[in-house]
Amino acid sequence: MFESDVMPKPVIRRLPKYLVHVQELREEGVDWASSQDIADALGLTSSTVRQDLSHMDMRGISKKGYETSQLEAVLRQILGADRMHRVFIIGAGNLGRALAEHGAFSRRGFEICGLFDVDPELIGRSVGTAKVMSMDSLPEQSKRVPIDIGIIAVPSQAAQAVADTLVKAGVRAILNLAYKHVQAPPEVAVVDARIMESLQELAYSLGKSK
Amino acid sequence: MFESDVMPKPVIRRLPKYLVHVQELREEGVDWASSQDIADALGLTSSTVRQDLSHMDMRGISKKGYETSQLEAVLRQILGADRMHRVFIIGAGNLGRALAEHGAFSRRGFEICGLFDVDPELIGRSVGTAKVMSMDSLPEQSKRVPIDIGIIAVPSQAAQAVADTLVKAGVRAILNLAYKHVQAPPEVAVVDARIMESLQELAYSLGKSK
DNA sequence: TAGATTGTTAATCGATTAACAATC
DNA sequence: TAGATTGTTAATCGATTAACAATC
Repeated sequence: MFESDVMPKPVIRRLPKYLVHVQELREEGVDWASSQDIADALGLTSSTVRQDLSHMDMRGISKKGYETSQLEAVLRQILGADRMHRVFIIGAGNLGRALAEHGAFSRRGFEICGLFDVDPELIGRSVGTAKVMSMDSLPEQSKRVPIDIGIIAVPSQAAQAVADTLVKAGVRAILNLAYKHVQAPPEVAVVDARIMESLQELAYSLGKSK
Repeated sequence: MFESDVMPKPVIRRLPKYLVHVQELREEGVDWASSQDIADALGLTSSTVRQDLSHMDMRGISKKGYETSQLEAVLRQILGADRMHRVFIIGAGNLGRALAEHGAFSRRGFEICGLFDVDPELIGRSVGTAKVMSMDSLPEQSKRVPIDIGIIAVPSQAAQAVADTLVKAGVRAILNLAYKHVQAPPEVAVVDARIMESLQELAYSLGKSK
């Protein structure tokens, strides 16, 4: 099969896990990994792994498994880690600053092009390689360089307004870290990264097992 | 149906979204919401909403819908927001500090009982209401108060070792913020909160739509 | 060669959606 | 009452798992 396939969402969500694991294997000098090896490391079944990899432009070899270098290359390509995606972070609070200072982004193909806040106290401060800019200047900034992804790291009350601003500025995808569902037109992809929700999921499981 | 039902995972993952939304409705003074109202706000179908709510100890009324106050109470109870869960945060870097200073935890039933790091530079520093403690003191600290949840906010190379330490210390659930799958025994629930993975999911969708 | 492992088909499992009688 | 909306069953859709011939 070819990369132009539509990949099922659950498969897409597993791809980053495969990528992390295969990069580790490569660091350890492992050249081949079977579907069973990968499944064990990631808590999947070998059947799922083979099904998932069959969506990609990638073939295994009987008795050996999959070549880790090829697998990494294919995954990086599919996940866009071999291109640069321009990112704005909105909200220079603790979370926004943590992200802006996080070195791992550039290695994964994400370039922080701007960090914005409404708080005059924060505007002008340096965070990592970026300077906090006024929210008012966002439209202008986005005209200078087209932005691919906006990350919402503001309190939940402000999340929808920020999403609207990002959409107007022409972003094509939004990562929403606020604890609130935001609406966007269908051509703009929205993913909620749900730290609080994950915690609540755990709290639910604690309640069940007690 | 009763709360002692096993709820399907996708349902559990939607519960926090319902809770946030219903709390908002209550703030706006809305006393009743139909399954269609809720579905529209959350990007679901009314059918899904009714199915989900049927798992809970909660009845709607024809023509009116669901009473928001009752819905909030039931959701809070299921998600454990009406109890306190004791939390350790491991890693006092940007992300760990962001979490420790995040006020919203206590409102959702999570009490930060400790913030740990291995870096002598950080140990002793105050973050929010907590003081950064040495990783070495974790076992001892966990003996004083039993800990429900451990949050891993360390670089991915250290994630598995931290998970092992947390399991030994008796935590019953782990929220893993590191970009790496960690293993834990089956009785310890693990959820990965995947900021980087979410970004990569978006990058994939950007690649498709171009 | 013998045996391990792939790629793929078919079976199973589970979640979502549609439909509609019951009900307020 | 008439009509809106629930609760629930059945149908559909989609993902995971099992199984096994092909292959290295």
